[in-house]
Amino acid sequence: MNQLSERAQQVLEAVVIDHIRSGEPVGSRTISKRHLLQVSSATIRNVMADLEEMGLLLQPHTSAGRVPTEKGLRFYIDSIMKSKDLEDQEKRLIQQALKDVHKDLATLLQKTSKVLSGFCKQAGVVLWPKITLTRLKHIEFVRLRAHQIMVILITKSGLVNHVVLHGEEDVDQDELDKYGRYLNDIFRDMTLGEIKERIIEEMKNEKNLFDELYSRALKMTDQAFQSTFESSELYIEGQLNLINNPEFSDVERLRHLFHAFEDKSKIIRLLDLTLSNASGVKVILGKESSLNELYELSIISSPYKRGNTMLGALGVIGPLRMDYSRIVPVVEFTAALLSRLMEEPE
Amino acid sequence: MNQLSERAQQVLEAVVIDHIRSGEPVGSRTISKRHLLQVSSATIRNVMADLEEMGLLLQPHTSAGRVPTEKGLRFYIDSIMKSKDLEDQEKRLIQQALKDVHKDLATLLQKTSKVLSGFCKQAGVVLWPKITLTRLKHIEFVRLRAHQIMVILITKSGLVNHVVLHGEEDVDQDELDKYGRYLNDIFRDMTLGEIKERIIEEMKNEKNLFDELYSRALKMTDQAFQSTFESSELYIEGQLNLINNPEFSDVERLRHLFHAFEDKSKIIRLLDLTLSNASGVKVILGKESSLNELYELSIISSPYKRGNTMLGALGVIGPLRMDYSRIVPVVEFTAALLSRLMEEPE
DNA sequence: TGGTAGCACTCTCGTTCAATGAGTGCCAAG
DNA sequence: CTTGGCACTCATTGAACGAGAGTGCTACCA
Repeated sequence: MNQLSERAQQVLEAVVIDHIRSGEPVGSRTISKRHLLQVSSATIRNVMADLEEMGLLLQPHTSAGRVPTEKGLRFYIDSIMKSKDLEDQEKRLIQQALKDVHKDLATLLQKTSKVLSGFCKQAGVVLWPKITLTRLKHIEFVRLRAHQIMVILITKSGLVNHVVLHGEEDVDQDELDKYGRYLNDIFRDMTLGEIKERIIEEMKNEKNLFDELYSRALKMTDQAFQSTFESSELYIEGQLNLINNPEFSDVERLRHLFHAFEDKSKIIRLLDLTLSNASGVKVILGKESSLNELYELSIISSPYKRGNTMLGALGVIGPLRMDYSRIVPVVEFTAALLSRLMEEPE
Repeated sequence: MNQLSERAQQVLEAVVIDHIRSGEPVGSRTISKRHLLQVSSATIRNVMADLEEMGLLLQPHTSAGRVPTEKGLRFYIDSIMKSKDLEDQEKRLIQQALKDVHKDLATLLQKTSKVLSGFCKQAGVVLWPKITLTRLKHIEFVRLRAHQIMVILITKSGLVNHVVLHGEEDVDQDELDKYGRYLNDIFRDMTLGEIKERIIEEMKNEKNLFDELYSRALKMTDQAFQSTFESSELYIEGQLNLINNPEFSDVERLRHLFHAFEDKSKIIRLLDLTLSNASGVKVILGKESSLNELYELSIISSPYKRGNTMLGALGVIGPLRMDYSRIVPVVEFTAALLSRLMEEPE
């Protein structure tokens, strides 16, 4: 039953808005007084009973008001919600906050995360640009001590990634320098994804196996890539904001919460979903994530891009009860702004 | 009154031990039953009243048992406590946990922090070796884009530090490579502290000002050092353990707690204290830290070293009510072990 | 004179109970 | 279809109360 009467929608909207504001179950009288002056509370009660039957509302106990279910929120967000546009002043505030730091990507992204968390009073997240899409600026090999070599990858965007390799054979610094010069010439300005493919290809090519130096260099780079691709960076800021939400005033829940943040990989995977799909703001509610660590959290996210290529994602994480009508535009605006900032440099 | 009668000490000890175990105020009868069978509860009560007058114990309310004060804990730790030696098996467990990873310093230190937290069921902390003492392995300059240069410092211990500099003038990669070769030759294997001094000295030296290249390279390195010295790395693991302590079952306190962890610099400064003083395990109780963020936490820490030079510090952070008699030896042992592991490589 | 037994007293904590009030469902009338 | 009215349910609150833990004090004992 995707069709709801005009009135049912109004009631659902009223319940959601009121509940988001107060955190409490909301009763029929409250609605008839505050939102729909035309009809009496009894009428509202009838509608609410219908909505409950459809699974959009829920009564914590018999004599309590109603609370929106996940399904109810979903419907509200998809069909009813009217986003409140940002005030010009708010826009300016965000722009200003990101203007000052836009030179260094690392701090820019971290700052973005902070801005998101600050504006939405929840946790803000920003995912680094997909590593496969970023271009290599420089690769360097440093011998730390016997059998221990550090490989440092620097991407154009300013991400520095280092890996320590433990080799069978010992290689001296001079030879490593040769590797470096060699590979820098070939790979510079290619994306890491392209490089990876190239390496696989070259390693198959038998004749290269005879070129000792080249072969070893490739092998090392390959190893370094292995762990580089695994480590995806994610900035999470403002986790402390979440504690203020009354839904987490219970210690047991707080434990769940921080447990969820403990390994970022789950959240990264979730944000990756945002990337894979069409662009635009996406809201994932509680159990929809099918990660039970996040079953009572929701994520509002959007990709940011350069031109037509999706780079990374950013968003806001908070409890199910959030002011979506405000946060969605904030995320949208911030993503657009960040995308614009990503254009500039070259 | 630093002199306490034998019996008073026994009573204090009993109160501390029992309170650490249970978290509750402990009464006279409990003590006479569980710890000091010879005397009656009435006698204990008299002693307790004395101890309270001295400020070592405290009664939450009239008809409750006693709880040790900070001062009481201090006295207990300094004068009464008998450390329980670690079981051989525990020692072996710790050794084994650190054996596997001892090749890469970053992971070794992180693992150490995890081990500490795991063994003590509190948060474990490990401070990176003091940056001024570590030796430079390699310095590299990479031009990211116009007016934007990344300086990468790699230390012998495997710490990688990068800084993005925004220069007035643009320098091309070839020149930067020259800087690199130049500086690597001079500075390699010196400690960062020595290098810093050397730079200051050289920059004063007027004749160097005419060597354009050298002068610019020095200036850049100096800038890079600026922010490198500020950023000291600290691993904190197992913060989640702290939530389990009943003293943090109150949400307000939890907020305080996580707030305290939010900026690591406070904790770093506290650990630095451990370094500056004589070696050995040090316990800082609550307000003694004179950081009001940490007023209800205590830190048990110890330096670790190579030979006679203190490198860094490690320790355990938890509530005032911790099993010091067990944790102190764990920290002690782990610090000694880590020191031993730092000897090996060369 | 130091230790002890006993007792009255204090204070917290959990339980019970009733009152309160918010909110519902349903029915009959408009 | 809407509405007013009414009986009903249930969480919450606060008061009263008893149980239990623990104390301080006093009188007594070796």
